[in-house]
Amino acid sequence: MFAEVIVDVAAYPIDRPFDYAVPEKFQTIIESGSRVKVPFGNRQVLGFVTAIKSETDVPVEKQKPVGELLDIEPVLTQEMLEMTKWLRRHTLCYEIDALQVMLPSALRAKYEKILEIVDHNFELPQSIQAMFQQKDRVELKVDESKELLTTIKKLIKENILALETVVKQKTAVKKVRMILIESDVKKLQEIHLNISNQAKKQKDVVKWMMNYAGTRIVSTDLLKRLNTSNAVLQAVMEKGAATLELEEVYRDPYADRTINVSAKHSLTNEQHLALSEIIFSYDKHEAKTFLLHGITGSGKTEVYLQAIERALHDQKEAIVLVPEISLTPQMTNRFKERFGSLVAVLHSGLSTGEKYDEWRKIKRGEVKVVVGARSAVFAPFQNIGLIILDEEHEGTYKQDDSPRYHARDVAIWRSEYHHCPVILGSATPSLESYARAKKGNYSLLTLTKRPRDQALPEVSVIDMREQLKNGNRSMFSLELAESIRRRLDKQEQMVLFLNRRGHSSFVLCRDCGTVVECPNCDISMTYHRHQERIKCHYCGEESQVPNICPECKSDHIRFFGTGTQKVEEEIARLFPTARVLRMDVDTTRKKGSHEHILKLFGDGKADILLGTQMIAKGLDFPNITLVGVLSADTTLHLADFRAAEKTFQLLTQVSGRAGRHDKEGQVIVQTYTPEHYAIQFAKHHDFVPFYNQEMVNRKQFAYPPYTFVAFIQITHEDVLMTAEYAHKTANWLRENLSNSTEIIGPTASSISRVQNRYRYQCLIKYKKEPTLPEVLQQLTRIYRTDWMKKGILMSIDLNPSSIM
DNA sequence: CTTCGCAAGCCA
DNA sequence: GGCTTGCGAAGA
Repeated sequence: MFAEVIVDVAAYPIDRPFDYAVPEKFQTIIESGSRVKVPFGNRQVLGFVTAIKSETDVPVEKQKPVGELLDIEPVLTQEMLEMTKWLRRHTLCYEIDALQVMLPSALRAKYEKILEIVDHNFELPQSIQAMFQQKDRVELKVDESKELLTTIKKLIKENILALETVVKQKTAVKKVRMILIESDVKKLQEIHLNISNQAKKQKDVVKWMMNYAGTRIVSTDLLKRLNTSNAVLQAVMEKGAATLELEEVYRDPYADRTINVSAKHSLTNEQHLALSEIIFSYDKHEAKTFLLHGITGSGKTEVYLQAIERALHDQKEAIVLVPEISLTPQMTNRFKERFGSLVAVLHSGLSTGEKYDEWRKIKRGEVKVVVGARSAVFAPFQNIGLIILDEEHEGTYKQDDSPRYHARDVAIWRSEYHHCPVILGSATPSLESYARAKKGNYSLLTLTKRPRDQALPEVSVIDMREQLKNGNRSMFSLELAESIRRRLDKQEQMVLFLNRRGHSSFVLCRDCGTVVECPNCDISMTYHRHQERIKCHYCGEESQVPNICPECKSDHIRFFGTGTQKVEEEIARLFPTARVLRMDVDTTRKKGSHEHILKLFGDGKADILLGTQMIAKGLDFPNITLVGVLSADTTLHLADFRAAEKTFQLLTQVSGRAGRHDKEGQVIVQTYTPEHYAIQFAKHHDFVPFYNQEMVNRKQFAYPPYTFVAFIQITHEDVLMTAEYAHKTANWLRENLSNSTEIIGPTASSISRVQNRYRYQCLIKYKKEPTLPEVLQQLTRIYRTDWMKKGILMSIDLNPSSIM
C-alpha cells in the first residue's frame, strides 16, 4: 500500500506527489486528506495524503515509509482535494499552498531544530555548554551568532552533537484537568478514616468529596471552592479518592459577551420577492448565483438571515463572507443574535488556538453558520445550503499573495459542488458582477427602497477650486465647516473621511524643491507628527524629520498634503469643543482596537469619527447625520482602470453611513474635479447610469468586463535586469498567445521601486484564450528553473483586483 | 594540502 | 525550501 503525498516544501521540482510506503499499522486508518510526517531528503516534513494506491513506479531502493500519521480523521475532505487542483490551475500556485490555505494555521507544521549531545565524554566548549545549560537536548534558534553556528557545525561533523528537525503542530487541542470523584461512598469513608489527623486539609477534602461521590469537577474550580492547594488534592488522589482525566475543551472567544436573541423582521415587498427567488432556486438544488443589488440600508442582511434560516431548517449549513470582519461588528452581532450558538465567527482577532477551535466546531458540524472574512470560504462544511458574499465588490475578497484566489470564484465553485445558491450582495456591485447579471449568468435581484422608506441622504458636492478662489485655503470648505458646527450644537454625530493617513503626505524643501523620498522605494515619505518621524507607507522605513534639506542644506523645510493626523489637529483648532476619534492603520494596530473605537463612538463618547477607508464599511449608528468626504480626488487619479469604479463605490458607501435611522442625513463631498461622472453619479446615488457610463469607457479601452486581464510583475534589485526580463516576458507572451490578445508593456510600475527592488509590469488583455493557464504555467516553469536563480521575482495575477 | 564559500543537484 | 555535495579559490 502506498500513499501519494504532497510535501510541505514550496519549490518548483517538488510540486508533485511523492509516493510513500504505508506501514502495516496505518493501513486500515490512513485516508486521502490526512496529514502525515514523512522523511524527505534527510529531514522530516509535514505532508498531505492526496491518494492511496496499491502500486508504485518508484524503485524499491527509493521507497520510504510514512513516518507518522497525524490525523485519525482526515483534515481535508474529498471536496477540498478536488478544489485544490482547480485552485492550483486557476491561480498558478504550488499545490502545497493551495492545500494549506484551506486549513487553519494551527494545522500547519512548525519545524523545530533540536540539537542533541551524542558524545557525553567530550568536553564541550564554554559557549556550547552555556547553550545547553545542563540539558541534553535544546532547540537551536536561527538567530544564533555566526561563530557559534560554525562550532556547532564542526561538532556535528565529529559526531559529538546531532541535529534533528522535529515537526510539531502549532497549537494543540486545549485540555482541561477534570477530577473524577470516586463513586463508592464507603470507599471514601474508609479513606477518610485512614488519613492521619495531622493531615487536616486532606481530611476536609475527602469529607467534602463524600457529598459529591461520582461527580466530575474541573480541577481549578475544586481548588478554588475548597480553598486548598494542588499538593493536598494530589495527596488525596494518590489515596484513591479521585482520579484525573483530561477533557478536550474549546477556547471560547465570546465567553464574556451577552447576546440578546432577536426575532426576524418583517420583509418589504422587494425583500420578500428577492428571498422567494433565492428559496425557489435553493429548493431545486440549483447552483445559481444571485446578485442582490440593494441600496445602502435597504435590508440586505435581513434577506440573508431569512435565507439562512431556511437552510438551517433543512439541516444544511451556510457560509457568510464579509469584507473585513473587525470592521463590521454590527453585522456579525446580528448573526449571533439570530442564530445564537449555531454561529461560528472567524475573526482576525482570534488567536491561532481559538481559530482552530472554531474550525473544529465547523468540521464536526457543531455549528451551522460561519461568518468570516475571505478565508472562511473554505469552511469545512459538508452539506452547504447557501453561500453569501456581502459587499461583493470589495477588494479584500482577493488574496494578494499566493494563492491569489478570489473568494467569489471559490464560493461559486463550491456552490456547484454542493448544488446550492450563492448570493452576492452589494449597494455598488463590481462592474464584472453587474455585467454578468445583465447577461444572465447571474440572476439579478434589486432592492430600491429602505424598509421604513427613509430618504437617501442629500449629497452636496463642493468645488474646492472655488473655495480657493474665494480665499479659503483651509481643508474645510465653508459649507462643511458650517455643517460640522451645526451638528456640534445639536449634539449629533458625524463621520469625516480622508483616504490618507499620517500628517502630511510629503516633506518639501522650499529652496530647491527636493521632496524627501524613501531610501528603499520610489515614493515620498509621509510625515507623522505624533512620533515626530517620517515614514514610508510601502516598506515601513522610518527616520527622523530632517531639520535641513538633505540636498541643499537649507532650513526651509515645509510639510505639504493632508493626512488624518493633520485633519485631527485642524479640527481641534477650529472646533475646540469637538471630541474626535481617529481610526486608521496607526490607531488600530492593536488587536481589538477597531471594536474599541467603534464602541466608544457608538456610546456617544465622541462627536466626530475621523478615518481612512476602513470606516466606509458597515457602520450603522443612528445618531450620524453628517458625512464629510474631505477629498474625493485621492482615489480618482490612480493609475488603475478601476479608479473611477472605486471612487464611486467609496463615495456611495460612505454616504450610506448617514441618516440610516430616523434623523435625516447630509453628505458633503469636497473635490477639485466636481464634474467627474463618478462623483456626479455618486451624488445622485445612481448606480445604473454610472454603470452604463463606465461600461462605455471600459469598452473603448478594452478593459474588464469586456476582456479578461492578467497582470505580471517582474522585480529585481537592478533596473537593467528588471527591464531585460520584463521584455523577455512580454516577447515570450506575444509568441505564445493568439493575435487577438493584447499584451501591454513592459512598463515601469507606477511606484517604480519598492524595498530596493525595481518593478516592471506587463498586462495581458484577452477575450478568449483557453490555453492561458497552460501558457502561463510554462512561463512559470521557465521562471522557476532559470530566472529565479538570477534574483528575478515574478508574480502572475489572473483577474487582479488592482494593476498597480 | 586543507579550509572556506558558494552554486548545483536532489528529495519517494 | 533545505540540505549535501562538489568544485574552485584562498591560505599555510
